[in-house]
Amino acid sequence: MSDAGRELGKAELEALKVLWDHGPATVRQVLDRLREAGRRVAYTTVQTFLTRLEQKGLVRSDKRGLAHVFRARIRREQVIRSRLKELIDELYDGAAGPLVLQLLRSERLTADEIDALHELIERLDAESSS
Amino acid sequence: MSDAGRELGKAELEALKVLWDHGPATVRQVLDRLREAGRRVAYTTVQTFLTRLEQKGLVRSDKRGLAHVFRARIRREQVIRSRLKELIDELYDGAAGPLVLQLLRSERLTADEIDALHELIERLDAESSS
DNA sequence: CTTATCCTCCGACAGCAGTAGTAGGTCGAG
DNA sequence: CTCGACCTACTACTGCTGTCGGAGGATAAG
Repeated sequence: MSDAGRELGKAELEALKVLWDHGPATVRQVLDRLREAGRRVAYTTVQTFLTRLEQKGLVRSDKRGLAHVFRARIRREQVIRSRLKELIDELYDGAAGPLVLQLLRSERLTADEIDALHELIERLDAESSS
Repeated sequence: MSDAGRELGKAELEALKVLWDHGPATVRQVLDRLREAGRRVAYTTVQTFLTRLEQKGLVRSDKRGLAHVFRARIRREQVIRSRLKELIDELYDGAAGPLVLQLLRSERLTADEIDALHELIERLDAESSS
């Protein structure tokens, strides 16, 4: 159930991301967004991505009208989650800690994010001491 | 330089992980470890992984003696780092924060890890306020 | 009605990763 | 010397992913 994320290529993910970022869209709209982002790819290529995503159950299409409208059926968080889980399992035998520390060490966070972290940590503290 | 991690399949990574976990090893030794971990795969398959890793520059082999001894040329942290960067770029346009929060929310950490987090957070606080 | 545009459907092809078989070399035991 | 156990090198096949092109249907404009 939770591996909903792998079996997802890099380019397919780009298309899915457009749906997350901008909501339901047609092939052409997704193509335009990708082009805006500097991606050079053919119309039919994008179409292939979307239909393959649909076959994988990660996207649903609305066949009303001339052009199909695609919308994501999976949330970004689910993909992140399974990707992270995979990474953790593959590289650290399931121990999440080292990964978190690595991530914190190597990435800059905004003040807001750090605040959110404070809160989370406190909650974790409370849990682990109860 | 920093994409040293993608262009690395799941199975190849498994072999690399054996080298990280147990140090330099021959094809047979890697095979045995994988078998112990429940992986059912042929000798020559493992050999292929190792030679491909070598071609990619991620592993180096010592050709003295009958059997070649392979050792990792890349550290686990580098792979993690590039994988995470990829994930962050692909899914959050480079903003690491949401990923960290997601990770913290979904994974249980040990008390020691939480301690380490405290320290890191404090350091981050200091940096961002200076 | 004809034409330019869009759109979908289908087929194709290349490259990489996973997987493995075979040929042929080497080395130690009998 | 010969056999069996190993090892490497080479070759190959399959499935998935990235990437398109062309055929043929609808539609809006002249």
